[in-house]
Amino acid sequence: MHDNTMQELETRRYFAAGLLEWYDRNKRDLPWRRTSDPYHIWVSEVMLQQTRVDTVIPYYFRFLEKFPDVEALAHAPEEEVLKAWEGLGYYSRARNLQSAVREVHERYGGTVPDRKEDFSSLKGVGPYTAGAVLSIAYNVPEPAVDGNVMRVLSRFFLIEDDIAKGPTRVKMEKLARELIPEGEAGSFNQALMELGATVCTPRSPHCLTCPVMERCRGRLEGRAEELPVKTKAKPPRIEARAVALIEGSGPHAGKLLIRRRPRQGLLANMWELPHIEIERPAGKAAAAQQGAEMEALGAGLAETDGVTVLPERWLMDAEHIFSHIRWELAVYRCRLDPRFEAAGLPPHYRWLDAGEMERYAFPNVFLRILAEVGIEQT
DNA sequence: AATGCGGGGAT
DNA sequence: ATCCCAGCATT
Repeated sequence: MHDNTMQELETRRYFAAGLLEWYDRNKRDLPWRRTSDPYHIWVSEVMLQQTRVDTVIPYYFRFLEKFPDVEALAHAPEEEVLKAWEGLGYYSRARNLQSAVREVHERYGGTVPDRKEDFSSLKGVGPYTAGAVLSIAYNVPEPAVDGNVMRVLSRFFLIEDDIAKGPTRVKMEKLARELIPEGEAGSFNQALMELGATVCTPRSPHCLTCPVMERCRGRLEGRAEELPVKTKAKPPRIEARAVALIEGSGPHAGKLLIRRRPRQGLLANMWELPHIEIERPAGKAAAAQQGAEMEALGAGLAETDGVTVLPERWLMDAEHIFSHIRWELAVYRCRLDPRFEAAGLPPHYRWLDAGEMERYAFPNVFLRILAEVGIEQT
């Protein structure tokens, strides 16, 4: 595999040249391919971590409209950045990006550094993002190995190492680095990813339209579809939760009670409807279960937040699947205890007016629930 | 090396 | 229902 015989070197040149020529003719017209601004390219690469192109495109435009340059993002309130990221997921990406951009603003005078040691040291910039931004923005000959690239390389060179393992990525990076044609780092890295995204797909790869099919060992040996080898992740754990939809009265009529999540951990700093984790035994009658859950919800919110509510009736169920947790939510309409209302709310609680949705960033699952009860952002 | 961290589209 | 996506940070 790593013997640099003349045959192997020739195959590598064939691979790189074939990919470059194909990319030049077939590349998609993507927004971040119409700019040479390193900051814009950087934003696109962070958004594209674990996220599909079609999902990213609208976020990319909105984000850069709000924060068009390093200066703008560096000076923005974190809440606005989080709101601009709302729905994209992995919210630490947004926080890390802003932190990194602030460092670029202060330490590098607003110019995205073009040296690997400098750029890689920034928050949220790992091996992939460093290689992608440096090669695409500055044509620095660094590899950019993501899931697409590992799939393409594992098939073409018939590499059977488990791509879920750390050392495999290092091995792929070494190979990818050696494949980069002189002066073509940006185009070559994008060509590799583009092939993985559009031709060398996880299932049913389109081998017959592949520019390098003639020497693809995976295809020639009939094993393209079984590559790459990857250990499968364990299923998410289930968490049952009871959610309180609390409508205000008097001065708070028409508003809903929301709370902010802790600054660390899952969905950090985002807003949500108050809820608690509950036991949900299987096989219990729905009515009895709902009664038990309403009682637990009242007691739970009193205990955890000191907020006293009176659950009245079941409203809807909702489900949300993270990569590691599966939330099964039951939403209950509640009244706030009038004696409590006079006492005042805990500091992380707010009354939400339907007209000020733009001030609070919610995880998608709560946006869906709010839409269901008639509160949507315009 | 293993785990935490969102959300959605393709099959 | 399953896979996996232009991954990174923390432990």
